Amino acid sequence: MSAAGDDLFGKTQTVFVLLPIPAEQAYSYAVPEGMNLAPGDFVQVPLGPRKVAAVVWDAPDEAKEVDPKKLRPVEVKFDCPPLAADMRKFVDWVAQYTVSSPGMVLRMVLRAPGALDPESAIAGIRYLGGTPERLTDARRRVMELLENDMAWTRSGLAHASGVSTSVVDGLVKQGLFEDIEIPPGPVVPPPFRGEEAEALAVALSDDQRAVSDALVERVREEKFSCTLLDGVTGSGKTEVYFEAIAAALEQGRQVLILLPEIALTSTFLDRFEERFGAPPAQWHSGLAPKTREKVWRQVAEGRVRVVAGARSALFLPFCEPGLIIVDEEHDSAYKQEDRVFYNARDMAVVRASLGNFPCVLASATPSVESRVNAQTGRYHHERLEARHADAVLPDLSVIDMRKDPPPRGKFISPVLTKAMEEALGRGEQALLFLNRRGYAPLTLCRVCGHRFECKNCSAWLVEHRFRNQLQCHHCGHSEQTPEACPECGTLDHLVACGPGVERLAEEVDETFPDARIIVLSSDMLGGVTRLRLELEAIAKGEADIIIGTQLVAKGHNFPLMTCVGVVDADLGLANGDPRAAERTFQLLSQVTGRAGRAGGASVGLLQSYAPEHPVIQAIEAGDREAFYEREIGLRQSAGLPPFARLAAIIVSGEDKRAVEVHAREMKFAAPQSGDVHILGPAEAPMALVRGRHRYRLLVHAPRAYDLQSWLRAWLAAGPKERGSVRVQVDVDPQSFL
DNA sequence: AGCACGCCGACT
DNA sequence: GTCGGCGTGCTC
Repeated sequence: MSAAGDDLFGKTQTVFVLLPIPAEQAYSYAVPEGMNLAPGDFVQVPLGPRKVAAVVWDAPDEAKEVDPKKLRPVEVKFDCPPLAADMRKFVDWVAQYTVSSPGMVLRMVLRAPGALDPESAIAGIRYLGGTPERLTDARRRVMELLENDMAWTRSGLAHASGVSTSVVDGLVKQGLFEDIEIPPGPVVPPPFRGEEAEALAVALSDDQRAVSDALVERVREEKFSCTLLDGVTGSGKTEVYFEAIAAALEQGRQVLILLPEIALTSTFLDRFEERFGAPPAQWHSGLAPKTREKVWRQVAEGRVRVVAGARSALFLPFCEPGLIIVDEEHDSAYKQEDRVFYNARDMAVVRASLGNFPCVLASATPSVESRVNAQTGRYHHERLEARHADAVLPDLSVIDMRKDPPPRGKFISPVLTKAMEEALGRGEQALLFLNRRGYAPLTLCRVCGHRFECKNCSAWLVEHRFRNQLQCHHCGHSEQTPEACPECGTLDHLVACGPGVERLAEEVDETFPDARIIVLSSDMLGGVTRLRLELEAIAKGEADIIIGTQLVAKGHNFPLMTCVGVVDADLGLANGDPRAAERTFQLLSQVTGRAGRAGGASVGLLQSYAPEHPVIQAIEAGDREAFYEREIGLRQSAGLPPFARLAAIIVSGEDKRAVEVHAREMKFAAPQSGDVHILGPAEAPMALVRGRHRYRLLVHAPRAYDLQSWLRAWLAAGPKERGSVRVQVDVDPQSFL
């Protein structure tokens, strides 16, 4: 907004400009003669010695006076659609909620530097008519393709006619073409709408139809609502929310589908394309810079109608947003834990609310938070109870490892081995799930007891026997596995403790020497391409036993899989974090859901040393409701989120003493309040990460308390950041410890 | 966040 | 004698 400045002559117009820097306030700039600026406009402004891209911002409630002599002019107004008012509100809201500066939130919006300039036109040629002078074979092939008024690029025409570009250049030289500018193409073709889209709609079951109708109705209302789409694995959530997407497209609105990065697979994109005739635009960390710019720009222009993206897609500058889907809403990948700490699932709901359009949270294993919101009526609750007719839930049972222990030095109980034998005997597949990469999670010296630890992190080094390395899974540090113990020098006395997937593969190979075994883990050699090939091979039945970490739990369909074994169901229940129980439940539900998608009988076996644990019990009984009921009860009685508010303060730095002292001083400086309680400081769960020591304070307040204001007051009163010591705020932390 | 300014160690 | 390390502070 232009405001009259207090220039001596009363002429200088000024604007507020939000810069992508950690400043608390928007800065003021002078508007040059003849430049018209309104809030939302993208501009380039001088900042000290450099020039930065920024956004004209709305006037703050109280702006502090700035010396008119310091005012510098806006340099450029970009030829780019302005950032919509709801998006500006969103930036301010996220900054306020996460206790960070609006500038740092804006920085997440401006993550495509080149996108502010219009996409440059592509140099092209157009056929004017006439015939070439010496009509060679190659030239004839080009001529056969040409029609009047058709635009080509030089290389495009050459490629299409199977000749080299020099042939085309020769024809151009003869004056058969005129130079033209071709407007840049869309990153993705537009999705089908109307009858075309209806023709691709799939038949839904009665259950699905009822839920889809409800979602479509909410989309048509064109106002804010939030729906928890709560459906067991295989109940067809995706088909249902696709109908909501179709409705939003029909309303002329844009759609954002948020997915955990790992779920953004070609399988998902293919499914989308089958329904809408074109894939969605993708947004994730791996995009090439040029593609990134194109997507950003075309989202701002409204040329891209649907984006499927990881959490950062929430900050794309949609101009006509009409629906956000958050798939796998419980997934911890939605939580960003650097710079601005935010949970994209929660912020998606806020985004929809500020933009006044609906939001759908989908999951087979919803977060406790979302379930509570559904119960209290803040969210609509749509359930899909039934699996597809041909997909029956596996028959789940727990193996009590105390009664049926594996042979000495092994990790697979005879009960599980037998079940695998049976599946293999029928020509079907077995899956072993173990959420541990490498050979063994801990290596020690048998003689002196030396444990191999990462020197940067407080984590054990994980042996990767295949690569002959010891690796840190937190910082990426790796070293050769030594032959002698570095402590006592004894040769060949290193011993592996506990299983990783590699060690499990070794054991399975001994037990089933004829079986074809595939190990799937995120650090697999060959990367994503190889992984995709392996998954296809498995689906085609080219493997008998699959051994995998977390990534096998995510949405891949294996039709021949009829036996799923969870090697260590207790993993993750060990520490007392209530959220760990929730995560274990979610992960185990997903893994066991991998079996039995093709119909027919299937089994899921959970190896446990604590079969009486309520989480294990709930999974065995297939009783989701019992799990949620107990978990919600526990949270309520313990005064934990969502029945109370939590924030973590993380103090980190290179010098452990200094960090600890700083954390203590922080606690001492806390504003007094009868409502707020501070726990700690204690060493953070990962006390040393990439050479930085971390201490954590946990703040607990009643649900209705204005925690952000209190936190800001605290930060202002606390000791200043000194040396390498940093203080970060994490509102709604993942871990309750 | 980036960048300059500023004050103390090993080198052309 | 300088080059360069990164601690401190500022940017409308």
